[in-house]
Amino acid sequence: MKAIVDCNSFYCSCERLFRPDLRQKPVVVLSNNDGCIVSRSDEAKKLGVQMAGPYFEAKPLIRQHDISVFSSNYNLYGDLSWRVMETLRSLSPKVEVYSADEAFLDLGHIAPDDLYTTAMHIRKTVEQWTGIPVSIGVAPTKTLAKLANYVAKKDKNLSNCVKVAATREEQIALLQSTRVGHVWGVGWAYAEKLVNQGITSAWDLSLMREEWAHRHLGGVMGVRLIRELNGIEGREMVDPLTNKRMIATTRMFGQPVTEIDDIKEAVATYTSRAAEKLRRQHSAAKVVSVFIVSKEQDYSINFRRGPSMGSYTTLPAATSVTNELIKPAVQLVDQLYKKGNVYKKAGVMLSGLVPDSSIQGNLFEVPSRNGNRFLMDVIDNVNFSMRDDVLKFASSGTSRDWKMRQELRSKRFTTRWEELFEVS
DNA sequence: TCTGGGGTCCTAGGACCC
DNA sequence: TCTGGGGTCCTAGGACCC
Repeated sequence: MKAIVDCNSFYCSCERLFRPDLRQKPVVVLSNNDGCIVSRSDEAKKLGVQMAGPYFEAKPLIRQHDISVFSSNYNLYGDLSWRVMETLRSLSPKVEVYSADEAFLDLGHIAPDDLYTTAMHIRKTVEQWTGIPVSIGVAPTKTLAKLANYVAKKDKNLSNCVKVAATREEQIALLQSTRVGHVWGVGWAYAEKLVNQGITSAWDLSLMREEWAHRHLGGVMGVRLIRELNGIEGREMVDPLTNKRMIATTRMFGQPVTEIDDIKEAVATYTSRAAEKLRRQHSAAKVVSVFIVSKEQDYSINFRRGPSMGSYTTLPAATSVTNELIKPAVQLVDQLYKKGNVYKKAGVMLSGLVPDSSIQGNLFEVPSRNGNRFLMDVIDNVNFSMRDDVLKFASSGTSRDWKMRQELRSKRFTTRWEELFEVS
């Protein structure tokens, strides 16, 4: 059996933790740059605030109902996420952290009759130790567990935020009561296709043949999906030590940018950030990609899609040293930038990742490498202990016209001394 | 005019997730 | 006026190899 533990309205719950006056009140949290709404409390959902909708569109509704609004505070959410995951690790031998607010647990060692009490115990412990409310779905496969969790969340009073679907009868009831679009792995495009063919419930989908799924739902992924719905495992637990295969840092600018130097500063800064993530997982990158998005590019159709102005460089040898990555990244900006264009976004991606212990030596390389790695360690240590970019490369600049807007951010209560929560 | 079989690697792009 | 950021996996098709 697998469990999915999912924090309820995670970012909103984090904000409320330090604002008890906002319990039972409508709260929303905005994306970077205060662009759109990425988390809503139940109260805000009931008032009709749409997920991922633009902030400016929701503003009238927000004012009308006096909904509390926060810019995203990733220092706070990151720290609380870590606390939740540590709690789960103390409660279960096998935990796979799936995202900041979700984790899969292997409950294979729990007797079927004890699943519900175990899940309730986990839910209560997490809430008591961290202050974050969670919902839990339990079933033989990850996809069914997600489905159970979806149902548990829909009516929290009825379910106590826990839903166990251990028997086939329970699973069938679950499948029959859920629309196909809510199945994990069925997105917007597939849902439309399926409904057009008369496949409207998760149950309908589970009855489809594997050959059919292979043809219509993305090959082997579709086959796995059907199997998972029928209780046959197609997605196993992922080893928590698995490294990422790609690392990206991308941002909208706080305001449109026209000068190439500003873009280079932004790209250098993003590269530093990406390189830190790279070193944290002890990897080195062989490929550096950069993209810039101009203001004119139409976001209305494909606005979450990749950029159209991108290019990449393959390095002679994989590296995790920031300045060795910044240099090619900034050169790519020279290639991509067109004078006269107004830009609104840029991004850096590192791929071709290898373990940094296995970096191939280069015969012609200057022997400064060890010194560089040492320098990187020092920078990472200082920046981490200060929880800020105290040390950075000059190419990252100091002006930062392009820096993002965060006008409504709460304090970093748990990671900064000077912002600690005060009780008077 | 005739024109194999089998394989690998790479990239672009589509779909999905939170 | 104002629409996030960071990932995953898979497939098709081209280049290239023997």
